[in-house]
Amino acid sequence: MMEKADPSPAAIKAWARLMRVSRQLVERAEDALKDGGVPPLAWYDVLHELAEAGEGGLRPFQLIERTLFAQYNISRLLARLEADGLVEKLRVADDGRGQTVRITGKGRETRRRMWAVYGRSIAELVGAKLSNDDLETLSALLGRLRHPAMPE
Amino acid sequence: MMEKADPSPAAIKAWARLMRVSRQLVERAEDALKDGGVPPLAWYDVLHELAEAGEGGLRPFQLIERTLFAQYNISRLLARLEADGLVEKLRVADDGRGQTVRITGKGRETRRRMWAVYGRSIAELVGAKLSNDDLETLSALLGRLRHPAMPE
DNA sequence: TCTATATAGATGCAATTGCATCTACTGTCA
DNA sequence: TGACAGTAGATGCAATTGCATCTATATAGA
Repeated sequence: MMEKADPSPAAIKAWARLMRVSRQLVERAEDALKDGGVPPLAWYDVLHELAEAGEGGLRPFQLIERTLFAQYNISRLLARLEADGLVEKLRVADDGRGQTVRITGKGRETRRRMWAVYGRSIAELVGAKLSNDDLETLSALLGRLRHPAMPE
Repeated sequence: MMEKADPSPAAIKAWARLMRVSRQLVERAEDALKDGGVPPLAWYDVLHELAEAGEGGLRPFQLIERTLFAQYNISRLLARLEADGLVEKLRVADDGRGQTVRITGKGRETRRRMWAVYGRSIAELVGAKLSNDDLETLSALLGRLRHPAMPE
C-alpha cells in the first residue's frame, strides 16, 4: 500500500512562514552586526557558548553539539577565532586527539560589543513585536518542532 | 539620555528557539532532498514561484522580491537552472535591460519530483508535530514578525 | 536633446561552505 | 599485544556566497 504523506495546508503555511521569517530575521541581524562593525552571527554563537562554559572551556565536538554547526565549519571557525585572538586552544591531558577551546579576554570583550548590537536587534525584531505571553507561546510551539535529540 | 534596548528573557528565548529550530528544519529538509537525489531547497523556491506565475513568467527582480534571495544569487541560480533546462529566459519587449524567466516542462517535472520529497518532509517535521490549531497559531505569531514590507 | 541618476542584471574576485578524505589517537577484543 | 573499528579534528578541492563593481538601458530634469 502506498504511503501518502502530503502536508496539510496549515502545515505548509506554517512551514513557509517559518522559512521566510527566520531567513529575514537572520539577514536583518547580520546587517545590524555589519553596520555595527562587529563579526557575524556565527562568531557570536561560538563565543556565547564558550563564555557560558567558563574557564574550563569546551571541546570542539561539544561546540558542534551545542551550535549545530558542521564539524568542518567549527574547525575553521575556531581557526579564525584563534587567529583573531578571541579564543585559545589548549592541549587536553587525557585525550591526545583533542583540545580544549577557551575564550580569551579579548573574546569576552568582543562578545560584549556584539551583544550590544545583537541584543538590540532581538529586542526590535522580536521583543517589540509580540507580548510576553505571545513570546512564551511561540517558544513553546517551536519547542515542539525540535528534533528529539536537540539540546536546550 | 541613554537608550537601553536589552531584550527580555522571553524575547531571547523565542529568538534562540527560532534560530535553532529553523536551522535544524532546513538542514533536515535539505538532507531529505539530497537523499532523494533532487536539487536543493533554493531551486524549489524559484521553481515554485515560476510555476505559480504560469506562462507569463517572472522578471528576475520579481523573484528577488518573492524569495528574498540576493540579486547576485538569483542571477547565478537562474543561470544554473537554465543550464539544466529547467527555466528559459526570454527578452522582454518593453524593457531592454530585462528579461522574463519562464519555467519549462522539465522544470515543472523537476518541481513535482522535488515536492514528493519536500512535501513529505514538511508533513513529518511540522504537520506531524502540531495540531491544526497550533499550526494556525504558529503561523499567526510568525506573521507578526514579518518585516512590514514582506510579501505574502 | 543632453546630462545625471536610477534600475536590471551580470560578473571578477575573495571568503565561506560542503564534501570527501586524511591523520592521529583511543578503546575493544581476540 | 596486535589488529581493527571508532572518535577527534584538520584539510584539499569544488561549489556557492558575498562584495563590489560593471554594462546596458531607462527615466527625469535642465
